[in-house]
Amino acid sequence: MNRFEPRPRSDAAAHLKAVARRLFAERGIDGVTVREIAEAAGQKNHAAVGYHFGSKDALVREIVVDGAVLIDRRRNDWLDRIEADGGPIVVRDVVDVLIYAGVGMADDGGENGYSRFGVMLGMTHRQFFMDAIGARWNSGYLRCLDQLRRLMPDMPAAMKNQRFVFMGAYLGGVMAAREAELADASRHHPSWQSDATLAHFARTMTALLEAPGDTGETDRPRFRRD
Amino acid sequence: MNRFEPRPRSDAAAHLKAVARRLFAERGIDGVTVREIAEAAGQKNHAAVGYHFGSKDALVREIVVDGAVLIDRRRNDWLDRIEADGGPIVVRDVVDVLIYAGVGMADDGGENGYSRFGVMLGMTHRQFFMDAIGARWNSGYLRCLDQLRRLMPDMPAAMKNQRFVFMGAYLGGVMAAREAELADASRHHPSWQSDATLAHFARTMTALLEAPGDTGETDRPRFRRD
DNA sequence: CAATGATTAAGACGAATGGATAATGCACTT
DNA sequence: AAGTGCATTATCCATTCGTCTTAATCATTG
Repeated sequence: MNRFEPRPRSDAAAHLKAVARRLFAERGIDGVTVREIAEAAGQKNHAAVGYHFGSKDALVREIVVDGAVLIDRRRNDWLDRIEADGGPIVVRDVVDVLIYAGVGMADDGGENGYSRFGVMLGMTHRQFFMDAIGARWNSGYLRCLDQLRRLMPDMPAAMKNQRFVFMGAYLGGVMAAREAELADASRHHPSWQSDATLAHFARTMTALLEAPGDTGETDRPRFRRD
Repeated sequence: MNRFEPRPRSDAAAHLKAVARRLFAERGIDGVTVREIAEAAGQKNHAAVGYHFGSKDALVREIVVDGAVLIDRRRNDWLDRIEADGGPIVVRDVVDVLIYAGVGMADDGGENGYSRFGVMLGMTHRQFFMDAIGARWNSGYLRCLDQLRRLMPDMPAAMKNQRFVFMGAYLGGVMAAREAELADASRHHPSWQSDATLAHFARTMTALLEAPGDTGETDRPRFRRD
């Protein structure tokens, strides 16, 4: 069986990558220099990034692809298993796939900041991000949307698509916020440490998707802004 | 009646500020140089930012405060009017305040990218962002949360607070995505041009808040990841 | 017109940036 | 022991960064 990804060139390269991902997640791509990355990784000079990855851009691209490949493989494997079991029965089944595929991204089962990194890169360098992900490593997400379409038969297609846009923003926003809280060691974060919080999140995301269409009554604000 | 904000020092300063907000929204604070801002504003003098605002940081702080003051005033005025009218009756009333206070931020009633700018700054320079906003220009948001607490009497307080965290991420994520789409002149965006889309967004956000608490049945994923 | 203050233009500055190169270290093979 | 391949270190480089300084230009007022 083919490996999805070649073994990292060295421990140092893997460490550099992990440190870079964390710093990028905290401050954004343009807020971190290759010198800071090398220093935070324990290197005594900044040539390490150039040596191991070629350039800062190439490092960023590798981090993007690493995470996208992992999430996409998780989603596809998970969907394969569900479909072999008779397919997702309710929206919540698919919501779980969408959410939990991005949980526990680090080797130790914790978080490595990939959602924060991805959301930020998508905001500041959308084209670069899209090029790096391409259509290759988004298939699991698209399969989830197809399953959701099947499970929401009573909603017009245009409304479904609009709701998927909302859902994507919700997913990225909450996952990024969660990672930020978990990474902040300066405070206790009992809520995000609990599995119940992710389940709670999943319930609200399901409610978002299953909310009834326009009833006409509450179509417009009942109070005017000014 | 006191002005909430002093008149901009000059047209050039106001123009610089508007151009800077747009560029910051597109590429993030650290992705834009003061030289680019001056050039994009038609200034041949790359020191214009320093002259009008003192420093890049001071410019960013002014942009943050400008938008925060406007949104906060809108929310407070709106809530004043609603409360004088008997108070918000349903969650949706408050959701409208939260959403529509950030719509039409530009002088011409269009968007100026403030949500995108704010979300990005909050991700990359959280401390700076918090210091700039402070507790002064967040009162309208907090009043909305208090009203929501009142309108959600059957939910435990801890669950409410968690849901408000989710809602905040949703609000910021969707508003930022909306601005990004509207600002992208390369494509047609029929959906975000329509008022119905914001109403749709408001319905889903209401559903998110009003989703039932844990029923026990769907507490855990019915399928395992691996 | 003259004087004054505000704005713009033009240039210089040190510091920091990403990248490149040569020298050094270091385990392993033959 | 010498050689080999790779990783690390120490510099160097051209460019760009934010800021500052000074001179030219503009607008307003008396």
